[in-house]
Amino acid sequence: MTAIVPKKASSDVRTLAERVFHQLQDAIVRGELPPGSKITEPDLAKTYGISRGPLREAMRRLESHRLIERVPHVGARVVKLSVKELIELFDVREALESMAARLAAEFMTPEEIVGLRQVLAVHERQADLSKGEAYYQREGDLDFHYLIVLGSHNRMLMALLCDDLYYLVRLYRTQFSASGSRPKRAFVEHHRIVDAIEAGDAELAELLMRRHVSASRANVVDRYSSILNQEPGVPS
Amino acid sequence: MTAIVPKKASSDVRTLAERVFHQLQDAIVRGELPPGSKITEPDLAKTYGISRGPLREAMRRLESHRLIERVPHVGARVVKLSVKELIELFDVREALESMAARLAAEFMTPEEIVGLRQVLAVHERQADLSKGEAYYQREGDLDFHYLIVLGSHNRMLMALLCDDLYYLVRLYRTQFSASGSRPKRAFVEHHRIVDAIEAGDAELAELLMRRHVSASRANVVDRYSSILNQEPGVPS
DNA sequence: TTTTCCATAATTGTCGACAATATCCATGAC
DNA sequence: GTCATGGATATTGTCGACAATTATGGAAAA
Repeated sequence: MTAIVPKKASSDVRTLAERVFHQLQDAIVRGELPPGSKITEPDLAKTYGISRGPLREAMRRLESHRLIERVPHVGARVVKLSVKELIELFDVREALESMAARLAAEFMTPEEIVGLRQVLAVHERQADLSKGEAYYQREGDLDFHYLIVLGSHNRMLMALLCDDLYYLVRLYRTQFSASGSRPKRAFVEHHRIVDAIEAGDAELAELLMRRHVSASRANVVDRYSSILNQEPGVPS
Repeated sequence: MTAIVPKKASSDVRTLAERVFHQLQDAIVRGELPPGSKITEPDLAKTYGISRGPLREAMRRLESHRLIERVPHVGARVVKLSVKELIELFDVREALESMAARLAAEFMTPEEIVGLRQVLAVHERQADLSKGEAYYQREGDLDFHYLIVLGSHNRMLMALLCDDLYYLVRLYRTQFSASGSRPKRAFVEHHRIVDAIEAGDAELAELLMRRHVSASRANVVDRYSSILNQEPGVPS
């Protein structure tokens, strides 16, 4: 785990339910719990050494974060992203992140912008060092987007993007084993976005971020368009 | 409750936790549980005649929908929107709803567009009949936005807007006792948006929706800007 | 052989009790 | 009079057991 952006340490969790929530969240995003696999409460409770009470609370949270899907009286399974849902995710990201970039251009402090530049530097250095080692690249990519969202100073945006959508993005990357693609273009785009933010040009920052996410989306689309018609909607 | 758009009937709930969740959701949005009031589990459990187990699950869901705020080992209280959070809410709405309008212009079916026109007609008739009776007006306003989100055919957008943000909007209207303002302008804007959607002009629909939400936001800002500096952020 | 039905088993939903933590109030020191 | 300290009280967190619902497997009928 690249720790450029401080992820919430698992030590400051005050309750069992919270701890097990983060553990399960990690396990799902890292692919240890395979997508589509069934989650049975007694099993997990034994695995983590807790009772079903806190476990159920953790599962409720996972459900509201869209990492598992539950059916009353039936059970829960790890979410399995379809290409259609993937496109939906990118559309929502495009809307929210372009807004974040706009607000970041307005409200980001000089110190925060310095932090952004540092992330970009690390990002680039890693790209030079380990060509093809796409994992860190991708994590670095998320760090970049993460910092911009923080720079928006909008807590609701932070919650939506950092707590929910970015975990889905990570999950997508493991499920589709999507190693970093189009890295060079992304580098350039990242720099341009920071330039706009530093110049306080909100409209430009918004536009560039929008294009940036849209390009990723297009990249995904023509990569998986062949398997777009795999699973139908829920039968009536 | 104006039932133009079918709200999920409270009958098809399969579990106690789910039913009590919807009951509490309603109670909070309608202002029966005052903002900032403490929620104690034993009290509520007695009130609704259930045990603390399902009640806690309902509260977890309320928390993830941002209707209550919980602190471990301390308790939960009904969310109390500050003006700052209100502005945040409008910024997020602007981002998501403009995207919804864009997608609606692309994917909305003719039948769905007919439904939109009908809502506008009802909307206008009510405005003629009961001038000043702003409540129905406002509900009609939400119905309008609701249908456009459905027309986006993006389930993630639907979940975010219809299940989360729109309840916060309702809550804001009761908390700030915000009766309908600038109704005439809103009418015109609504019609223009539907025109753009019907014409399949995605860019225009997006732009108009963006302006529409932004205008509401501006309206709110200069209405409550005087009390903007009321509560500080969380103390370290 | 295939289908239907029922009994069994497993899983989820709910409950009440106990343990851990925080809040509150009275008491005492400065 | 004000502030710190300690114990009593209340609330939250956790647990194990029971009830309700669903999935499973085999037996009987077509």
